[in-house]
Amino acid sequence: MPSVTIKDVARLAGVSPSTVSRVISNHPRISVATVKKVREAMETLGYHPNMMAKSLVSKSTKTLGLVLPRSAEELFANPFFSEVLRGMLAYANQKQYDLLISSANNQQDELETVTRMVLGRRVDGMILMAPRKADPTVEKLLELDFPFVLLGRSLEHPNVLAVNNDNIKASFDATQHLIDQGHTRIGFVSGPPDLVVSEDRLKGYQWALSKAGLPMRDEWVMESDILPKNGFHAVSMVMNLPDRPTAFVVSDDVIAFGMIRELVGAGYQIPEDVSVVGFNNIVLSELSNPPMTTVDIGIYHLGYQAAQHLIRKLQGEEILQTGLTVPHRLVIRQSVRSFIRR
Amino acid sequence: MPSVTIKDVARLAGVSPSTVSRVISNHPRISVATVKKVREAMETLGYHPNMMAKSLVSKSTKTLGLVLPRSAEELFANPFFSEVLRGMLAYANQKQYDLLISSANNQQDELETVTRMVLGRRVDGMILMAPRKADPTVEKLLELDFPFVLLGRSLEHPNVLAVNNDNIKASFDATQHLIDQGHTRIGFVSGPPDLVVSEDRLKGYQWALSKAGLPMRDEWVMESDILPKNGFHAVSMVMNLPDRPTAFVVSDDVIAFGMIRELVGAGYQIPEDVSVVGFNNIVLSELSNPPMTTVDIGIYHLGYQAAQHLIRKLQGEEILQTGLTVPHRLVIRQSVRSFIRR
DNA sequence: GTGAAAGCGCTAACAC
DNA sequence: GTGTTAGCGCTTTCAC
Repeated sequence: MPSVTIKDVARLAGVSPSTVSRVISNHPRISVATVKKVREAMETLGYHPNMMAKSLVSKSTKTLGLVLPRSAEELFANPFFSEVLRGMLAYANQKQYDLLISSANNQQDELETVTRMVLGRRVDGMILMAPRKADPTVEKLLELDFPFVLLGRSLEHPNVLAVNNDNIKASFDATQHLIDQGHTRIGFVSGPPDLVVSEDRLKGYQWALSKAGLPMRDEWVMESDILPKNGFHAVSMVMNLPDRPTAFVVSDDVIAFGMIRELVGAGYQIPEDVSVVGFNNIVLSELSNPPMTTVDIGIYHLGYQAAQHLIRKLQGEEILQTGLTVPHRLVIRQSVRSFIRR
Repeated sequence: MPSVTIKDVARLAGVSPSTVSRVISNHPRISVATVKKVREAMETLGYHPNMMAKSLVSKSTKTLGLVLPRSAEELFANPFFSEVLRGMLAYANQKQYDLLISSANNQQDELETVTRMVLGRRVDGMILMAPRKADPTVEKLLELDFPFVLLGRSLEHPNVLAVNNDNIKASFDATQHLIDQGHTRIGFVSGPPDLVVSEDRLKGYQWALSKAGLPMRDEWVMESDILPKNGFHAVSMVMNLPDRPTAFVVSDDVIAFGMIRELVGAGYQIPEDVSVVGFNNIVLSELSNPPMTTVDIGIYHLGYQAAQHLIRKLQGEEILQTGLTVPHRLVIRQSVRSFIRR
């Protein structure tokens, strides 16, 4: 670990340290000859700038912060996360930014971690995932007037920079698809109830039913942790109702897989006995048996746009509205039965 | 963004900046009274240390670096990644370390990114994923004498700190399981050929066959990108051989899903016509139809142990051999047919 | 036990 | 165009 500094380069090139600094930052008025000398010196010494020193004075880290809610381990045992991260990295790296990642066990922990990153001057901006209702982290960042972007939306602060799907409409579309296929008794399986996204998808489901004049029954709506292990006996309860649903809108593909497995175990056939439409269109949705009908929410783009908007904001560019809402798309496969004959 | 520094705290507490610094770092000889004063001042001012300044002088960042091979996008569309990351974060965070993440499009890019992180003094140690044969990044880090840990193993440098599975044995076990069920014609589907792990799993497969005196045919061995999209027409070629295999060892669950889908599409039943055993035991392996027999390689632990060993090394603790090889375990489900009657 | 002073590696006025 | 100087916020001798 040799430690070659700007001084070493200056000495070898026969110039002052500030000149070297100017060469590094492509200062306009600097003679071609010196640039060449300095570049060569940097080359032969294998110089790399110390980013800590640089950040200390420039007050910029070229780093974006990200805190994963670990307690919501559910959420990230989920392929959703790698996909959204890929999207973030794709844009960030292209703009020479890196991601600083930590995880938190609970809301309190998350707040502390974000504060530590931000006030510790380790990042230039934050990406916040899966905001909750009355999210204290959002409040804190607002109070600090620190740049951040939400993956999802804030109920309390609609004007905060946020990249999101139109989850209400997406859920409406999923439900409408079932209605179009002739289903009239449709159930819903929700994610963690305190997430804004869960609420939105429930709303979309209710909207579609009410618009079609279809019955809504509380017993047809189930809350579920995103991890498939839990709570699937709830499924059997619903299925034993005298007027059980013939189809379910399930707010996550992984939950949907778990649900299908439970149903198959109980002797039901998919989609003959029960239809299922999921959310996310993860890689395996296509490869499952039967291939899953699901709403593709553009996870990669969600991450990509989040990074893009945040970095644009950091660079003082004007925020373009485009990309703030990532379009969704219903992907029709074979987990939904049609009662309509053509 | 108020910027309260150690000086502000010093002034309010009526002490010198160095005293504040000592309080922060729990210096032994410092009076209880001063500690109290300083703590209170920090509290009322909302002081948080500037980590950039701290790192600059202490030469420690409390950060681990990680570079994702993006070109091997295959690899990380894969739930493998979120799982291993969860493991790393779990240990790292517990020890107050964060992860600095970037991605690279190719080997050259990876080398540059790693160099930038390391020589830019942004990280204290590196975690290298999926080392390849003759990996230049490994060579570079060795040359720089910079602390790092491998997720996997290096062919050329067996003494480098590495957390790995015994992939040869794991693949042997998977193959042996098929043999135990009465299969005699067994095929193999490999991951990217330049990864060490691919080679190891191929070896284990060959070992089991040769030990059992079973035939090995080149036509039964397929290379595949990890993304399921590609190369599955190779499957139909194998299946049209006059002496086609009755079972396949597939070196990744996601590939296995794609393969099963392909087979089902071609009219084969799993496991009646073709048996499949995968690797990784991702969440969805259990939820698939049929549930997949697979080798659980302890992905989370792989990440956890990698972070643990690296951090231990950074702290100058002696390296314990325990945990360097993460145990694997065959998880028997329903994707393998048995020819043995009991 | 505590303070003063130097310095980590860099950038940015300000001179000339 | 280039050098000199000061200073970013912190730690760490070295005094006392």
